[in-house]
Order: sequence, then structure tokens, then C-alpha cells
Amino acid sequence: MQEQANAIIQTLKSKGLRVTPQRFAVYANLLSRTDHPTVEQILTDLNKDFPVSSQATIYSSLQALREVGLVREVLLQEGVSRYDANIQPHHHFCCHQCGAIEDIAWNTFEFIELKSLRPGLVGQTYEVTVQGLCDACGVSPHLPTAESVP
Amino acid sequence: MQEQANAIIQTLKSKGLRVTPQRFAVYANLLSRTDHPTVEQILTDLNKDFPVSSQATIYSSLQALREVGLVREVLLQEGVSRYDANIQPHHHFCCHQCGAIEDIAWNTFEFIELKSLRPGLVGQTYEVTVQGLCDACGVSPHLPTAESVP
DNA sequence: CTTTGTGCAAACGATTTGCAGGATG
DNA sequence: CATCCTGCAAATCGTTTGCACAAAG
Repeated sequence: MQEQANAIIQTLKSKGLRVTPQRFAVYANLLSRTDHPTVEQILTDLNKDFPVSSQATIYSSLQALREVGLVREVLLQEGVSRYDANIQPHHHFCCHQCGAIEDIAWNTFEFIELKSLRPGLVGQTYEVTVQGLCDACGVSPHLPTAESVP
Repeated sequence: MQEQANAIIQTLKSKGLRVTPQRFAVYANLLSRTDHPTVEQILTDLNKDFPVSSQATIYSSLQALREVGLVREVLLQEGVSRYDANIQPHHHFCCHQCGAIEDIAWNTFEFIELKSLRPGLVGQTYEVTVQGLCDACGVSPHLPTAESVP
């Protein structure tokens, strides 16, 4: 606990960011979860017990964290920006039915040969996005869920 | 010309969509270009010479086309929804510097083995997104562009 | 003490919606 | 002629911004 907190503080400092309670909370929250939350989810989670941060501050914290490379934005569904503190290269799985998102380890798939691109294009990085059904939805793929029945 | 127009009309009808000038124009425009335009780009292009459609109608046309599977939405940059009438499976290349987007043929890369996913996940489709430098930006990757110097 | 971050509220831009009139099949 | 589409404007939603005050180094 205390160790992790110190590690987070050191990470923030090493990137030249001031350590504020809000920034710490946002980054710690992102590190503690793997579901790639939206801004609203982060805000709700942080202020669950008592007010920690405002919405505008979450945005500004995320921007600061993104600028120093500690956090990345994930675009998988329309109109939804999600955030991810896992900055290792990795792929994404997105459940077509419930929208759940999960990381896929980089070495799950064969390497992709970027040299296969047509001449003129210089490939630098890539990412695979897999669409499918998650554990829950795969079991009974045709049963309606709370989401699918508004 | 006339043939293509008829083909488009038949396609729309076969999907149960009413053929209106606006809907026709939106779909024809999308089919004629490969740059995955935004709503604003479509609107500007259509109304270049004389008014053809309103913004709200473009949105509704795109939604109708998307619902019947003739058009797909492409999410590659934050805050920008682009549209694509190429419904064949394919990958995308996105220029890191100028934001240009280009299709990559499906068979450019090795197939990805979706069975490699962890047990519980059912992979159905996937797509590879490559980030890199396009023709223009690859030649002189460090020269500033109009975009990078506001 | 200087610089940077926070919170609030207003501003903003892309997308959606309600509704009356018009076109389609 | 019943149904669906269009266009306009207002409403909505996520995100950004301006500014006064507070906190960090």
C-alpha cells in the first residue's frame, strides 16, 4: 500500500509532474483497474465516499498524464474516450454485446510484418482490435442483457 | 456513370431503404472516395456547387446506411468520426504526423489466430491499425507541417 | 515567492431530437 | 395515401476554457 503510493509519487515526479492529491488519485485509480474507464467512471469512483476531484480536473490530470506518456487514450466505441495506464504495447478485445474491454497480451498473436505495407508507407507501430463475445456473453449469446433492453 | 447510379439505387432498394436524392448523394460520395471523410467533409463536398443536403440529414442518412451494413464508422483519432463505404474486411493505416488514413488490404498480413485468445473469450473479427508515416511525411519526417506549427 | 493545479461555471463543437411540411413507394 | 425523409432549430452530451483562489516546490 504505502510502497505503491510511494512508487506512484516517484513515477509522477520522475516525469516532472507535480504531485497533487487529485493527480495521484486519478493515476492510482487507473493503475488499479483494467477496464479502461471513461472520465465519468473515474469521477464517480473517486468521489464515491467523499469529494476528491472535479470533472475539469480529471480531464486536465489525464491530459498531463498522457503528455508524459503514463496514460494512453483508447478509442474502441463511438463517442467514448477510455483511458488506460497500461503503456506496454498490447492489443484489445471488445465484447460486441456488452461493450466490455479487456487487454490482450502482446505476444498472444504472431508478429505482424510491417514491411508488407505498400512502398511509401512507413509502419512504426500497430495494434490489433478483436471483436467478439466475453465470458458472460459467450455463454448465452442470444439472451438479452440489461444493456440491450433499454 | 448512369450504370453506377443504377447500381447504387438497386443497392439501396435491396436493403429496404427509400431512395432519396440526399441518401443517394451521401452513399455515392462515400463510394467515390477512399479517405474516410467526416460528416463535415461530406456536407461540404455535397453542397459545393448548390445545396443538396442539410447536416442533420447527413447524420440520418449515415445512420440508415450503417444500420443496413452498407457503411461503417471508423474510429482512429480522438473526437473524429469517419465513415467508410468499403465494407470488405480490411485494415487501416494512420499517418502519425498528418492524420491521413488509408486502407490496407486484408491479405497484406498473416492471418491472426483468434483461437490464441484466453479461454472464455470468443473472437469473431479483428482489425489491425498501423500507425506510421505516409508518403509525404515519410520523405522528410522532421520538417514541420502547417498542422504542427499552429 | 513563483509556478502550476484546482474548481466552478460558461463556452464550445459534434451529434441528436422534435416537429411541420414534403417526397417516396 | 400511408409511411418515411428532410430541414430547421433547439436540446443534449462530452470536452475545453477563463479566471480567481489555493497548493506545491
